[in-house]
Amino acid sequence: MTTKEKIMDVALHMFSERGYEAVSIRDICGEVGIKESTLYYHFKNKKDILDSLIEKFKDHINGLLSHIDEMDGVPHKKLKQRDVASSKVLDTYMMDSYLFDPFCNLMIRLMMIEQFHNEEIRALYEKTLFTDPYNIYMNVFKRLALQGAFSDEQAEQIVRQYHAYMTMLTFKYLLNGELTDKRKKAYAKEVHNLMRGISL
Amino acid sequence: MTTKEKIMDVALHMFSERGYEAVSIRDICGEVGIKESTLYYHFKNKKDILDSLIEKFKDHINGLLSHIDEMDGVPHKKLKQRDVASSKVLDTYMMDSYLFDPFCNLMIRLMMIEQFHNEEIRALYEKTLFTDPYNIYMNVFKRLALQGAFSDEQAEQIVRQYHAYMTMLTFKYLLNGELTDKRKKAYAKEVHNLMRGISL
DNA sequence: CAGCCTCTCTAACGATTGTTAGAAAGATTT
DNA sequence: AAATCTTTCTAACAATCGTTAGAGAGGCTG
Repeated sequence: MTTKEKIMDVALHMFSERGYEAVSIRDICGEVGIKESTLYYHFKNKKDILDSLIEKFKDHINGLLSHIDEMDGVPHKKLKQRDVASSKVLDTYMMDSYLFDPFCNLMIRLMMIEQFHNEEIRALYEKTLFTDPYNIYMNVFKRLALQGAFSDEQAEQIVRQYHAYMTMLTFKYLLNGELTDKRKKAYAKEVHNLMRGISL
Repeated sequence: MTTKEKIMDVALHMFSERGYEAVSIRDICGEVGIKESTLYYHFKNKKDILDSLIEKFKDHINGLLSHIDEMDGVPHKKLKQRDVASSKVLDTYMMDSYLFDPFCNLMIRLMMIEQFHNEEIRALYEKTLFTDPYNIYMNVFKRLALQGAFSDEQAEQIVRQYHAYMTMLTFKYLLNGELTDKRKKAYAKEVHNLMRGISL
């Protein structure tokens, strides 16, 4: 890991726990093991660290989204209802690569803290936590509807229910205190219960 | 409003938008219109302002909870299914006196920001946003079940669904950006749709 | 009027904040 | 070996931070 990457990593951990303003340049440098002037060789000022983190996160989720789009574009690899019910598809892209992913999870926490006084972060926060997941779910279930698993109206109803549940569980277990294995397991268990209970 | 109340009011507005550490004593005093030393006549230090806000909030929600308990204890004033469906009961105590209430709403935002590095606030945050509402919903629907509206198992299923929906909507509309009338209306509209759609 | 509260002020303190100029050290190229 | 480029250092800067001592102003009680 380069010094620049190390700075961003340490800064993200600190920003996502205490908030951007509460973390000082010296806090970051002390943890990284460099002098303050070295940080200013890699970043032009404190705000630049935050901006770089946000850009990195945007790139990261754009990568995830285009990966999902690719999957959607492959018609021969048909989704099976069982795949959804056993949460194979949604789990992989929503849990493993996103909500459980340390970088993404910390970035969401950071956005949660900073969204109240930063309109750009607020918009990204809303997109990332509400709009994008809803659209992803909708795509999956509409494809299932096309295969005759259920009607379009049923699909929409299920998506609304599913999205509400997943969002609530995310805030309850994954964006509450430290992201421990215990909380991840509790989350996965409730998602599993939801999958069985949902009216497919 | 006394000077002490004015300090707490201004501090809450600032803390809930920028976070506790990002707000300086001089920021608060400037907005209130007093000198720093005057603030220290009313509060022993900066932390004391935060602690006072938390204590005030605890008292406030305890008042709300005991009010709900009283209502639950009056058997002759039977809940009607229609009251729930038209969200008369839950709206009054969850929306008007709690989520829409300026003091409570700002306190929840403050807790959202500070919970990540303060275990006491984290516990209060979890209780206030997840545990308490779930129990309140459960009480209401179990009473309806007792009156034969539906079975106990049905009640639990409905509560899980209802709670997930309300929590998601709360984060989406009421704890996202500024609490505007537009967001309140969007929230109320979705709650209304939910009430019609829910399988009673 | 004198004494005593309650509240707010002026003025400063040491510590910490973000940031910068310029020297030194290492690595790479000529 | 000399020159150049990249990276890190020492040392300081003005501004702001939370906090405090002590003086004054206003009202109430003796």
